[in-house]
Amino acid sequence: MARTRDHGGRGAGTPKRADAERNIAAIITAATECFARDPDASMTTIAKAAGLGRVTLYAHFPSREQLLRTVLAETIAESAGIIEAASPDTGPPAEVFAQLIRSCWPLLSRFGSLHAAVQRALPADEVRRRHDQPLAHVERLVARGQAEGAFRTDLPVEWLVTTVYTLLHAAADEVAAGRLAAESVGEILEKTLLATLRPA
Amino acid sequence: MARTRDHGGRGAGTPKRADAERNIAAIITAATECFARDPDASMTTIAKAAGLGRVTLYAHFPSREQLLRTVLAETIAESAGIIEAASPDTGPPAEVFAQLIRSCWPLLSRFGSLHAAVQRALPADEVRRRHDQPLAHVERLVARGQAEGAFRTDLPVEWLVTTVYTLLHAAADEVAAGRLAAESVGEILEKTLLATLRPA
DNA sequence: GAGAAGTTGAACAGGGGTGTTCGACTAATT
DNA sequence: AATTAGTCGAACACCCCTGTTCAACTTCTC
Repeated sequence: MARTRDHGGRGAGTPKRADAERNIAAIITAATECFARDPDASMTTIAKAAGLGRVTLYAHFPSREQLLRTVLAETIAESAGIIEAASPDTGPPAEVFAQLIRSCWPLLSRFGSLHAAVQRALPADEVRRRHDQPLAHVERLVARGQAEGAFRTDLPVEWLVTTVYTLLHAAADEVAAGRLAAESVGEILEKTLLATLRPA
Repeated sequence: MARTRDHGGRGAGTPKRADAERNIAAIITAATECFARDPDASMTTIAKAAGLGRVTLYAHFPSREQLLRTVLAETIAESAGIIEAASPDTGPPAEVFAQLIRSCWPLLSRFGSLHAAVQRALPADEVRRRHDQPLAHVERLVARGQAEGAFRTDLPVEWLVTTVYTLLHAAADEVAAGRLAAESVGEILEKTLLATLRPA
């Protein structure tokens, strides 16, 4: 049922009507906000937030799960863009990495409880797999850092990437919970992760 | 398991019958296993696993949520015991910490998807709050390390504790997902966390 | 052994979300 | 203007799980 295509221009499969296209965008926006606010947001809530009927929702997304997947894909793509832009293949790895963290964590924190929503409705391994694309950039940077002697090599790259991924999300959660001031997170994350990556 | 009294704790008022006490224990055991296997385990499944009727389950636990809370409390208490035993108030902080990690992560990994179950059914802030007790021991150790100059002081203790908590769970997840070999985790966690704690 | 405490299956009430269908309506495309 | 795609509300059929009640039955306890 690959009927719903596509938001972002590409994929000119079946030409959609302008209002449909507009509504799909509205749904994704509304859903993102709803999930960010409440991990258990229902289709009814989302439809209302988008200013549409629930039926229209189902006309575009066959299930809540699919909608959630789309939202996740959208936000991950956004992150991936930022990460890619901030991780060139040249320059001192540590500094590049620091910049990378600082530029991408605000995005994460803006998504609020979306991550929780995803964790609740989707199997853990799928969630992780969907992060592969942006994490690949991180992995490349880390690997380069290792090769250049800037990062430690006594830990597997995959684990270091997992550490980055995990702590980034953890920091966002801490901010959401009010246990961490938003303006201090950049520095804290940078220090923490660079310490993890630095050679012993 | 210090499960002599009723789990309400409210007075020893009405002593429970032996078989009831036995069944409660069976329920908690079964529930722990079920949740470790499937984060969405239903009451029916758990009852069957405990070899009891579903009604009996509700006779002892008013709701699935309460049962989950009890299971969580039980496992956290177990962890807390291990952590406490492994974090004396004397000795080189780094070494004590290393030992602490090595002794408590296997437990975490044994709980499998219980953590996921908890995250799905309970609000995030409650989950975190319920970890306060064991984390307090970690916090004390970290604080001592800072005071003795063994650990870095340019990051808040709370964040360092969060880092420990988060990476411990992350490592368990990685093992469960088959992305990390169980036997290597101890070393990896130790290296990672000590690097995070070490002064710059 | 008697009576209380506990267990059991079946059966029900119920909710709350999900996903679907309908016919009527409205807006876009040509 | 005609055609077509899209929208809407309401109502439906769930469907699975939750939580409850019942009357019989079993096991403990004294």
